[in-house]
Amino acid sequence: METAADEKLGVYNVPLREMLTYRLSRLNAKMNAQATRILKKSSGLSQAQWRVLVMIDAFGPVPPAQIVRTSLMDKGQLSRTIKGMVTRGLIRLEASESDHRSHLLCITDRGRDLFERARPAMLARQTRLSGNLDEGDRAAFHRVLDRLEDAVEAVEAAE
Amino acid sequence: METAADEKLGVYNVPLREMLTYRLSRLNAKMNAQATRILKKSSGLSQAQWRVLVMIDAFGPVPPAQIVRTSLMDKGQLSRTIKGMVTRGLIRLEASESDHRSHLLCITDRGRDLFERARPAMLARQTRLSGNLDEGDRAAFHRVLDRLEDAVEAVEAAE
DNA sequence: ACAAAAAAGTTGACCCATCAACAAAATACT
DNA sequence: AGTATTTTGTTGATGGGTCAACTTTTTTGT
Repeated sequence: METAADEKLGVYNVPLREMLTYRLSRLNAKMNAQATRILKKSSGLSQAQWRVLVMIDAFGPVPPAQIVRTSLMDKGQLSRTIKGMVTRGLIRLEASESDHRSHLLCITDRGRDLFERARPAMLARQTRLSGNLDEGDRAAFHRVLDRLEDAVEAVEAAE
Repeated sequence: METAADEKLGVYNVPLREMLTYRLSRLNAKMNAQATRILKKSSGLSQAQWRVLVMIDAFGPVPPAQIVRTSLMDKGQLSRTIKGMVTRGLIRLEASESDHRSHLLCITDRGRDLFERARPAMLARQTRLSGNLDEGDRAAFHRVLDRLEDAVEAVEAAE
């Protein structure tokens, strides 16, 4: 459709099709939109809620701080997400003996129900996405992601 | 630091470190933050403004619709961005002879000045990011991006 | 030529992400 | 033990991105 435009892109000194950041954010936007839609349809969960449930599923009862560390989610956003999830009965808080500032997030039956309802679709999506990649490309992709993350930090440090 | 957590991740059936969407959004967030900071520092431009200027630089005077098609930017966001850029004198609008709904975006001297001020830093970042990737990995990366975009559309169509 | 459909742009509403400031509790330091 | 520092979580402000409704103009179909 916009083939004329696309061809033009390659000509100039800033070839948009190749720009990493541009391509990444476009792909990311698409994938986000898709995940949001699948979650909404299957379970009504938001992406943030889904991420919290994935964490609890992986770790068992966790303190919010651990989710922040491993997922790089924002403290504030997580705090609000948790509040909403407690209100809707998806998780409950358990006092932490060892640290009185914190508490443990535990999944409720209702939360697990929604989680299980969303999981098949999310897994199916995941495998369909990574499915038709051969092993070499998949490995290369992860390698590049690693390097890019490092490179971002490096540019950071260089300033 | 969170090595205990990281090791645990690999054990469960949803290995977070490998999840494509998760990794992509994290990397994307980092790169966005960095781009925002570089732009602010060098020129005061926002990412949206930068994108518009890149488009004009690549295409010459363009109608907004073309930017929407090639960058997948939201119509509404673009409309507001344009309004702001006109107000700040970065671009000016030229009536379109062929289509009375639309207009052409033209860069002004002021806009070009800011663009040129930001460009070196943005190019440097770009090359530093893609610099330490060997050609094979780089090609594989772009191939995977292509396939993922297609796969997203495919999952879309399958519903 | 005319009605129906599609495309371009604007606007308002809403959600989410990020940032900074803050209170409470734990840890480190000496 | 006692103060300083760090960590944890909460809250408010703000900017950006997404979605949907609407107007105007163009294109399509008959």
